[in-house]
Amino acid sequence: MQKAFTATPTQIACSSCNLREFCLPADFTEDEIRQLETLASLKRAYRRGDYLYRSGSRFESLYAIRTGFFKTQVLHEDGREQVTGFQMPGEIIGLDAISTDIHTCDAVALEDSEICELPFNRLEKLSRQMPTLQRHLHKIMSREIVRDQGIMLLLGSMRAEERLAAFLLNLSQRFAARGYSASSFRLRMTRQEIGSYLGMKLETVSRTLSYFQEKRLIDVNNKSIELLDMPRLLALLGQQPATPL
Amino acid sequence: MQKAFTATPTQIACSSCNLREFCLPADFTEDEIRQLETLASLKRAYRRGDYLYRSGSRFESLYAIRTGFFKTQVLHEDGREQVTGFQMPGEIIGLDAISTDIHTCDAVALEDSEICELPFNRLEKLSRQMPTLQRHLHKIMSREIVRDQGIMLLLGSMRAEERLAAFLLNLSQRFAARGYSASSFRLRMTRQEIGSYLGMKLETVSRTLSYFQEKRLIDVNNKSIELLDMPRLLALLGQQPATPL
DNA sequence: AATTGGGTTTGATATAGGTCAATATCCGTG
DNA sequence: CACGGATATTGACCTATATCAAACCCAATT
Repeated sequence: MQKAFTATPTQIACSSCNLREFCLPADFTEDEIRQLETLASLKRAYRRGDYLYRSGSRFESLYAIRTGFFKTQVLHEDGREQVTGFQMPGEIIGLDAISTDIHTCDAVALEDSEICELPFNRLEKLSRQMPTLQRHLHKIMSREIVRDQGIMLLLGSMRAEERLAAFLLNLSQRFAARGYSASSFRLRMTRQEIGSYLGMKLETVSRTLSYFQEKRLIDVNNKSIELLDMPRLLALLGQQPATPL
Repeated sequence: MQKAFTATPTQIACSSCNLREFCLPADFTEDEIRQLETLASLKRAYRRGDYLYRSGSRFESLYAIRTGFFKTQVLHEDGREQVTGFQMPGEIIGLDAISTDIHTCDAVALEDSEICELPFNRLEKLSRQMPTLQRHLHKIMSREIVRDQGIMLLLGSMRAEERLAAFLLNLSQRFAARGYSASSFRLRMTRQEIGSYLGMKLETVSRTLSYFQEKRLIDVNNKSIELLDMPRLLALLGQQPATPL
């Protein structure tokens, strides 16, 4: 269970959030970046376990993750919580809420993290004058749709082994996209959280990881993972289209 | 298996697509609607089994469904096909492709249908001058995200019975929103397609429907369904939040 | 260094749902 | 109207994963 309160994050006046480096494609001009950075006025620090936002709270902003790791989750009324995603640096979080103005899930820091707040109404306004931004916003949203549908496919038609292989390869790819090692990384989440995300029990996650290890596909030691044989991991999925999970 | 070709749809000059009635919230002015209808210049008719678009094809437009029923599906390389959604009149289809410019799934008519084509780049352009439209577009996309995440929750944590109950109630709700009966409707899809969507085998769908019938929760006769006891169906889900599937 | 508690691994057993197979029913077509 | 292929139902059996339980590991704290 997570802490029951949301800490007030440290707010830091943010002269430059360095958005280009983290979240923007190359086709923005310097001037456009500058305008965006004026808008993205807040940089905030969160501690492990802090809530970035909560289900039911009013939607105000999107958040660009600068450092750290988050998970999003929904709480079912019976108390079970289900993870709907993991977010890493360079990714945008908060898209769930635009249609309703109310967040539909919690976002929780899995480790100490820094984010950059992007007030959505200002983003909307700016994007009217800036087609590049408009396009980018649409892409981000559509990408989230594709990601979610990728998980639907995963959950709907794959077995535990395949799901976990897909998950590891997806993490690998996202780490690589951020300049980290593709083959060796630390899991920030528990077996429980992985299982919740992939629709299986933590024991099954653990067993399957052990099985992968035994088969020399990966080397796993608690939270640290090394992918030893990506081709065979990929083969496990039957060459699924590489959907971004 | 579906037909292997995409029929050329009948194109009809469309003076009024009657968008308000089908897809727009009340806060559009008459003038705004007029502008939108100019843009939505094409009305097209599709026959059962026709493809509206295909995975891999270039993304050009969103489509507002006027009449009929569609499914979206992805084909896995091994030939299996998995349904990712069902779309009914008044709903928008084609959102999967904005981020990539390439469709990520097929859209197939489950019965003879009419759609209204909305060229996306014109939509983007218009939405820069029309904040109402911009907002609406964002809402539509975000709603799709919420829908997909609803299915993730379904697939990740619910059993066959619960999934099917959720599915039936969701259809019911969407029919009701369109002015049709909430308690009595025709399924346009096969057991196979339902199963594919809900991540279970057609036999399980059939068995579960029979079980619901036996328990007097529904009356089912092939494709026609009557919901006899919505409260108990709802109870089956343990009062899940009513996510739009 | 010892203690403690959350996280993880591993084993034994139970079960939901998958698989295979046999009818049965529906619907379009000649 | 009869035929044939697609769709649906039902049954018997099997397997992947859930469940329950015990031990183990490790990191933080005293």
